[in-house]
Amino acid sequence: MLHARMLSYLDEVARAGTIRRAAERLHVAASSINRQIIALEAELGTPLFERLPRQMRLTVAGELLIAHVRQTLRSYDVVLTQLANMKGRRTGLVRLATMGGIATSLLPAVVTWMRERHPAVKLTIQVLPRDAILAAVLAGDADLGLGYQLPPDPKLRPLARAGLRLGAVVAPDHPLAARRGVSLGDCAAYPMIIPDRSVTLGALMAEALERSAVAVDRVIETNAIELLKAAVLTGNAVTFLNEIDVQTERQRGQLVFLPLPDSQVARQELRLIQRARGTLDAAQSVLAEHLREVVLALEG
Amino acid sequence: MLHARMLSYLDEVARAGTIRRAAERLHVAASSINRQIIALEAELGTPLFERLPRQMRLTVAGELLIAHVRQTLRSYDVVLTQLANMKGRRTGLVRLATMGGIATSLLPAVVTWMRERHPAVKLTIQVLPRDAILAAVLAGDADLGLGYQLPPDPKLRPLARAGLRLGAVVAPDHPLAARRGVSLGDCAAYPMIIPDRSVTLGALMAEALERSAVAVDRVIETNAIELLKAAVLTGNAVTFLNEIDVQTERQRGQLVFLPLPDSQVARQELRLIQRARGTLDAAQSVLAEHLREVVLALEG
DNA sequence: ATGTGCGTTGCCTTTCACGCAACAGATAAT
DNA sequence: ATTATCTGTTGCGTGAAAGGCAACGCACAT
Repeated sequence: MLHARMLSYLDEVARAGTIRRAAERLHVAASSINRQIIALEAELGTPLFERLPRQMRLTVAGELLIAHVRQTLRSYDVVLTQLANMKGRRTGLVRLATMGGIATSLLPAVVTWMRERHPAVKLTIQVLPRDAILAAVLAGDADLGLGYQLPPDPKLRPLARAGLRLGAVVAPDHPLAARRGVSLGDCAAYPMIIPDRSVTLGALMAEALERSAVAVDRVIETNAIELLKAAVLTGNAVTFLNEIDVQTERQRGQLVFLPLPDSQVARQELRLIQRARGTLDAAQSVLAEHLREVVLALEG
Repeated sequence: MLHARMLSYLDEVARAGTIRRAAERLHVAASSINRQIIALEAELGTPLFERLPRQMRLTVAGELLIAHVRQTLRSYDVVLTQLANMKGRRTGLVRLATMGGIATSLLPAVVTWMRERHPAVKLTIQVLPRDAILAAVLAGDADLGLGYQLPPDPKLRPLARAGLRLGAVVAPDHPLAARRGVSLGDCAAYPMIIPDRSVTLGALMAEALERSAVAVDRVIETNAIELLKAAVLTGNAVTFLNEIDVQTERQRGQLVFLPLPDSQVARQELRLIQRARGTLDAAQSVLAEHLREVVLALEG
């Protein structure tokens, strides 16, 4: 038995109003329940119930604890159902809809994790534009969606979000590389190679550049992120990406990431979503939970 | 002890990778942990760990269960902290910022609930316009915010939301009263008394009326909801409100609520929010949890 | 005054988690 | 190839904790 019987005792006593009735429903002796509650109250150092003549009423502390207890019991029920649905077949299928930039930066580690832990689970990753991700998740063609600037929708449930800082990216021998952060003005002196407006990050940057009124020239735009990185490596050009786009290159010392101030450019919001209606099966929940932790860890 | 030691066992074994190491950290015998895990696996009918030569690796089922276990342990930690903060003083203070329509419809029952269960908790309810609610919660002048069309904000955490249907409200002897639902066109034949644009519901209705291109005349606008109800009672006028605005009058048979189709008018979104940073103390959590259940129950 | 239903407590039994020691299997070191 | 080491696992005995039963004291309803 995973959970202590205590949980059911508290729930049932709060629900029934008296210990004896709760004991009857749970098929145990009233004295047993009573003793456990008294012991718990002593351990917590605070009464959980107010003893009225004909009723056990929850105190503030009790109300607080019972919410946690019921949440736990409900959550356990869900897990049991998922386990039952999975019993027998050891396999599973998870369909993830995401964006190009994420597929090459964040997902390799996730795929590795999944292959190591659960090799029997089939994982399909579809790279789509933003609106197509929303449509795929809504239509049930994908179980999970992971992307930037996904707008809130009552038919979608956000599982996690993180605000990613944008920054200038330059080669290690670039004049700016020694600094810890830069402003848009600092970058204006160098040739810029930036994502075009079809990339969500490009839209944010275009907006920021217009607002800052910095005089920029020699701007090259593209929607190929890998091209941006390659171009910056040779020469003194500057490009703009977010933290995870250049994660691997930073660790290898091939590229330098210089954060821009929040006042100049909005953060890029990464969201993990699922359909509001409908539940995830076991394998899907496992990936969802792992992705949730990955995303939440980004906002450091 | 509220929770079974089993929870810590699973958590620590998954974390440490071996039973013996987990046993060492938890100061128990490895055999004890081992037996409990085996028993649980038998009970659930599925292995939780894959026994590798030097490691216990979670299976899909195990991954699923461990997520539940850790969530439970974290949640319990929060509750213990709240309980500790409350120890000694039996009182508490909760400051709720909300709107006029809600204060007269939804909150009376909540206030009664709170007074019955926790009379020592001081509850202040402040009726404010929408933007002032956001400002109050953000500034820490209110612990909780409850209102319509509260926009999402990274600095605010949504605790619950519900999409409320709008509908026409008429007297029981009105020609439309026998129907189960109406369209905007059906209402055009009658004098309309609608909330003005300063009320969130009025803004939604004005938008819907313009879009529907229904010819309406003899329209009276006001920001006093109670006035709307009173006016509809005498004569054959029609007004537009949401479900909970007329909840009490519906039960008494004094007014009839006729839902409008979702295609003609958007639903009114009710949200319960708190500050993203900062935690609630015990008394505040109790009210928040109760309000959460109330709000979630609305979307039936 | 009486009866009913409640929480609580004393006494006893039963169950279950625990610790210790030993075993079997697989890897790592020699 | 042999030894050493680390792993999960199992048999057995012990002790703590939960459970069951009956009785007590209290408050309310009749």
